[in-house]
Amino acid sequence: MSAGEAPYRIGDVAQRAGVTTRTLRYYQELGLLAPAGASPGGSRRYSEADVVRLLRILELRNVMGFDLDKIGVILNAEDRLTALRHEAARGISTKRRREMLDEAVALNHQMQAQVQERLAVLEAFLGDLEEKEAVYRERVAELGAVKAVGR
Amino acid sequence: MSAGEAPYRIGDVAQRAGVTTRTLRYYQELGLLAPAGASPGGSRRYSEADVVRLLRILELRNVMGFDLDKIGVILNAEDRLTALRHEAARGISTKRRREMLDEAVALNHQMQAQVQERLAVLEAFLGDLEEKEAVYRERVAELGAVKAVGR
DNA sequence: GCCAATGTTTACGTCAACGTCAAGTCCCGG
DNA sequence: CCGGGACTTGACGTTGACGTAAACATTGGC
Repeated sequence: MSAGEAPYRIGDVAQRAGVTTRTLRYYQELGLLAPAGASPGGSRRYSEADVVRLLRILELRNVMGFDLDKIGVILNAEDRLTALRHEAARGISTKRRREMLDEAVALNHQMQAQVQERLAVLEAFLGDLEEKEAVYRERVAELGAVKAVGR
Repeated sequence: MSAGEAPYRIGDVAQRAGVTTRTLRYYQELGLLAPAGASPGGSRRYSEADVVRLLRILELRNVMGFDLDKIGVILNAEDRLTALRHEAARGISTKRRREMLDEAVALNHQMQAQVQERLAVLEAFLGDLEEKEAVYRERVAELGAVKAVGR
C-alpha cells in the first residue's frame, strides 16, 4: 500500500470538496469516512483515497439524491468487495464469495436502473425546457413585429 | 376558461400524486398550489390544472432536487408569463413585456444548463456502474474457473 | 336527515444534515 | 519556544418538509 500516506488536514480537504469541516466530522460519526491517519497530537489526517471517497459520497448525495444511510450501504458493499479481493480473505468459501459478488451485481443493477430512469426523466424535462424556450422566443419575435408595426 | 371546474377533493388528488393531504396543505401555505375552487362548505376543490401543477412541483422536487422556495420562484415566473399572454395585461408596456420574456429565457437557460450538467454527471456515473459490473462478472467467472479446476 | 368518511384549522413533534458556540489542545513558521 | 491559526470534543441550535394529534365541520350515499 505504499506506506499509508495521509497528509491532508481536515480544513484543506473540506475546502477542496466544497464542504465544511463539520460535514467531514459528521460523516466520520456516521461511519462513512474515517481519516486514514492522525497527527502525533491526534488531529485527523486524510489520504488521497479518503478525498476520492469523500467526492464519491458527495456525488451520490448531490447527483443521486441518496440519503447518507443509503450511501453508507453502497459504500460498505463496495468495501467488502474490495477487501474480498485483497489479503486476509482466505477463510471465505467460494460459495460465500459468489454470494457476495451476486449481491454486488444486484445492487449495481438496481442503481443502474435508477440512473436510467433519472436520465429518461431528465431528458424529457430538457425537452420541455427547449420547447418553452422556443415559445418564449416566438413571443419575443411577435413583440418585435408589433413594435415594427407601431413605429 | 370553460367555467372553472374544480371537481377533485384533496384526498383524491393526494392519492393520485402519491403524497399526503398534509403536503397539499403545506404547498398551499407556501403559495405554491392553491386549489382552484371550494365546496359550498369551504372544502378545497382542485382542478385538473391544479393536479398538473402539483405533478410539476413534485417533478422539480424529485428530479431536480430543488427546494420548495426555488420551485416557487420558477412557477411564479411562469405564471406571470402566462398571465401576460391572456387578458388583463393591457397596461403593460412593450418594453416591460420584453423584459419579462428575457428574464424567463434567462431562467430557462439557467435550468437547461443545470439539467445538461446533471445529465453529463449521470451518464458518467452510469459508465462507472457498467464498468464495475464488468469487473464483478469477471470475478465471478474467475470463481467458476477455480471451481472447475478444484473439481 | 343521519352518520361514517373525509375534510378543516391549529399546533406541536420529528428527522436528517448539518450550523454554531464553548472551552480547551495542537501545529508550525519565525 | 512561542503565538496565532487550525484542530479537538462536546453539546445545543436550526432549517426544510413534512407527520401527527385534537377538536370540530362538511360531504354525500342511504
